[in-house]
Amino acid sequence: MQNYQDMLKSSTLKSTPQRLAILSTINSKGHATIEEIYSDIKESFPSISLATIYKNIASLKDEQIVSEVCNHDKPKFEITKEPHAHFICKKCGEIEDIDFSKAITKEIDKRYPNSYKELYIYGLCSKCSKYN
Amino acid sequence: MQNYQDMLKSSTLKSTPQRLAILSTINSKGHATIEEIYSDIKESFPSISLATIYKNIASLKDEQIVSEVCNHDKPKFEITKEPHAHFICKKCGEIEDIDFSKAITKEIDKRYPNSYKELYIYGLCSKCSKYN
DNA sequence: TTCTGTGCAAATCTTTTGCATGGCA
DNA sequence: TGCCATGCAAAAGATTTGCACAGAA
Repeated sequence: MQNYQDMLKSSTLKSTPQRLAILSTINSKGHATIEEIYSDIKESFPSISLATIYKNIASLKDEQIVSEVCNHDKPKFEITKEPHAHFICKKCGEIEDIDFSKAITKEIDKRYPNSYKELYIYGLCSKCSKYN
Repeated sequence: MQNYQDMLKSSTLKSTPQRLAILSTINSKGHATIEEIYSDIKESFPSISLATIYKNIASLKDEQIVSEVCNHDKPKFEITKEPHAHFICKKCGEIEDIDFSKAITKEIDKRYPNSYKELYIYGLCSKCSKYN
């Protein structure tokens, strides 16, 4: 895996401290909302503007460097990786990446070739199910 | 299948002309955004307010009479039915209901019992793929 | 110098809330 | 009468836009 600087350079986007900060925040959280990214970066980078986050998330999505995860709530963003499924906790909203099983992937590809798939599984995460 | 009036009566919600109109609009479109529901109903019901649509969609969701379909864009709503997957056209945004295969359902239930699943498949719908 | 990216402020859109009114049990 | 639902208007929140400035190629 290349580093973020290289990923940006091989896209149409320039590498800037703000963009690197956005990517590293998303990476360290796994999945983050705009607001989370903003407040996280603001600590080490007080002058950053919310508009910069919005603009950059839009361009990073265009370049497919980050992807949006749809969770019926605030959209969250992740670094684009191999297609995978998401387990979303319906209590706390935490998102975990899980693997598509081969069976599922094959099944879908057979019926819908050339399609992009997203699978969401909603349940209680291990933390939340402890208190239930 | 019972009619909407009965569905409402067996919930905590009263049956009102506005609610019936919302349900029948969603039903006839299959999947509709707030804006689509609003402008559709406004024709036959000019005095209806957007706030009424928002409030009712929220309560109808609480009662699980309608469900939200996550499509990375404007949320769309459908009448709640058996769990099923969605095919979303990445060009025009149209949503089609498709069946979960038994294989997929079983596979997921084995690994994630008591979970609710959503499967989205993104591709080009038949209309859009004609012009591609 | 030129171009892209940034940050601020304003503008726009979307959604929610408060409140007075209306209608039904 | 007592509720709940509606519609309006205002408020709040989220996102986008315009513009001037800064920094890197």
